[in-house]
Amino acid sequence: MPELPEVQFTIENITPQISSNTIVAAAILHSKVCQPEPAQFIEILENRRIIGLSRHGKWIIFQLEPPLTMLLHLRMSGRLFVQNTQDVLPKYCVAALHLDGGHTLVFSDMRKFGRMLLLENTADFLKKIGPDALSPAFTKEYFYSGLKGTRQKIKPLLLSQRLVAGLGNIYTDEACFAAAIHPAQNAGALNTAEIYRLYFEIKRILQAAIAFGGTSFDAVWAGGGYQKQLQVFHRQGKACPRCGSKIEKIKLAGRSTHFCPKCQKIREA
DNA sequence: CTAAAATCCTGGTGGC
DNA sequence: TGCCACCAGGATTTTA
Repeated sequence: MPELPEVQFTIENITPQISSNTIVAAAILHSKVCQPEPAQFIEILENRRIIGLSRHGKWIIFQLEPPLTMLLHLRMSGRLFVQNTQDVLPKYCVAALHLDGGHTLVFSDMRKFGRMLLLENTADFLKKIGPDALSPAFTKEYFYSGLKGTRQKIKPLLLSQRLVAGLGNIYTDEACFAAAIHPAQNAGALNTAEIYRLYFEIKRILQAAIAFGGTSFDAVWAGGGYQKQLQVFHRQGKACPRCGSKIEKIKLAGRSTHFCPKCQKIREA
């Protein structure tokens, strides 16, 4: 499941191949993948030039010319890559943007959760979620004030994208472990040292994962090598790298959650 | 207001 | 080996 590092890696991979190219035709193979509906979506995209790509959390932002923004979310199993226009589209292709110069941007998505949006006001849309975890807007003072006063558990809060955008199940577990905080800890009860520690570890882990090209697992994401760096995720029953205790796996807010029962303990306010 | 549960989707898996 | 129920998981929607 692509999270911020995998999305960043995707952007860095495809940008040189598609930037400043023009969309000459588009094909939608799964009608629910786009908004508005396919015919209108295709008509709006045709003859637009791609100026550049950026990111907000897990959203990929396509800057187009004449001025227009397209948002794309990979969700669970989405992948974006470039192939030659003459090549046959892959099995799970849900959308294809054919570019001048003989390249095609392929949106592949086995589970069909991914989405592409054309919105009147993308800035307003992105304001509904928190700042990107690696953007200058995500400061430790902001993080501190966002945690104080909440009654939510820290992991569901980090997953919600409401406070900060970009963390998913993998990196939330990894950041909580690195900061020695229990995922079910009441976020409002965290002290200043814990909050700053978690803030620092979130940024450090995301940046390290980007450097490794993201985390690969299943056949869904064949990106990078960060899975060798994972301390707790999918390591239930194995030894904690810090203390040797057995890593536990529990369900928290419907999500599988991995942690060390000795290093990460729940603390009352 | 918060929070949990259902929803979408399909390949992989565990049980029998 | 074959069948099938169930699981994973991000974000939105619905229900409590």
